[in-house]
Amino acid sequence: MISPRQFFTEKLLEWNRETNTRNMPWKGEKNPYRIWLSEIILQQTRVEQGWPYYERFIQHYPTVKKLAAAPDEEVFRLWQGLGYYARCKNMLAAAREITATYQGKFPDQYEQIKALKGIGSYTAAAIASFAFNLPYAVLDGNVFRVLSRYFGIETPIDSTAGKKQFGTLAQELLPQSLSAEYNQSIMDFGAVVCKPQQPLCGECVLRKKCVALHEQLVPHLPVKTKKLLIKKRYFNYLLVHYKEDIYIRKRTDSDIWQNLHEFVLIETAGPSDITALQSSGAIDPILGKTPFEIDRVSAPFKQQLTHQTIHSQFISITVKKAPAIPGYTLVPRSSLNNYAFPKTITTFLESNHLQLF
DNA sequence: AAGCCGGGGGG
DNA sequence: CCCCCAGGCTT
Repeated sequence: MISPRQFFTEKLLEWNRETNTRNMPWKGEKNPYRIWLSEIILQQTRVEQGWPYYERFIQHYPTVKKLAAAPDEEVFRLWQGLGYYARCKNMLAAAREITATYQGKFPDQYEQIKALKGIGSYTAAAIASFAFNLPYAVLDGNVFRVLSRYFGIETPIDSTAGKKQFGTLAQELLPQSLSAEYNQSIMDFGAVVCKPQQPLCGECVLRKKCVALHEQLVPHLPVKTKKLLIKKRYFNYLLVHYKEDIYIRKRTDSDIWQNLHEFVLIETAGPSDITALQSSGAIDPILGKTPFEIDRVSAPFKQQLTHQTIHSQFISITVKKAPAIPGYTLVPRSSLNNYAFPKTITTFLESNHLQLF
């Protein structure tokens, strides 16, 4: 009698060889730089969303040395719209580390790989297995889901105990000599068959021994405990125009959108308008006594982030003298496309044809 | 251990 | 409206 574990591994590999038709540009890739790039881009990101970014990065930076030598702003600009911008910062740091310490040759040992910025246990295992066929099992959202259902494991995957339990199990299941193929198989299987919603249990090659299916636990697995609280925030953006220039700054606070740019921001506790901003004294610290003219006020914009709902309004004003606004710099409006902005700002810019993108 | 970091797609 | 996505870092 074949064990559930052996059944699992064999059926998964068989499914991959005979049925799996999922196609990605980096699939079967052996170049560690390309694998790494794809893995960074795909962290918490759908394949369909990351795909065009991957193509663009490979076009611009065919080698890790090229990426390491690129100006920060150019790289952030290329990353614009993808989200989780710390990934971009860490990616640049890692590229420069690889260039400086390893002479541009990607490290081929797990510990060295994992020590690079932005590379955690998942990404290290992915690179180690795909590029170097080292025996490290990947543990991502797909693997958590497939394992929790097939083995009927109800330990929360967002707990320390869960991560340890699933990590150990995943490593035990890994066929040592087939790590690349197996890792690819289980992730594709999770994405194509054992999906979060409406999984294809009717045609699943594991159904005979799937605990969740037999115990009708499929919709309840995997278990997650933490629920997130969503805050509302209100951003009033002043587009302060002086001749052909406009004020912007780079966001550096420990907050969202680090390393991206923005216009003059006045954050308020609730919805506001230019009159309220003036009478509350919020304008004074920014413009001082500089007279200004209100050109127009945008419709409200809304953007949903993981932990926050951002309500934005853009107020366009003109000054005849250029005040010194602390933290902000005056740049030509025509140069805005050299800077990376958060989605809500690019959406605004595009909607107003203020900028060609 | 818990919280935070984007944006998009689907139910 | 909710959840999830080839997760990792900070506190």
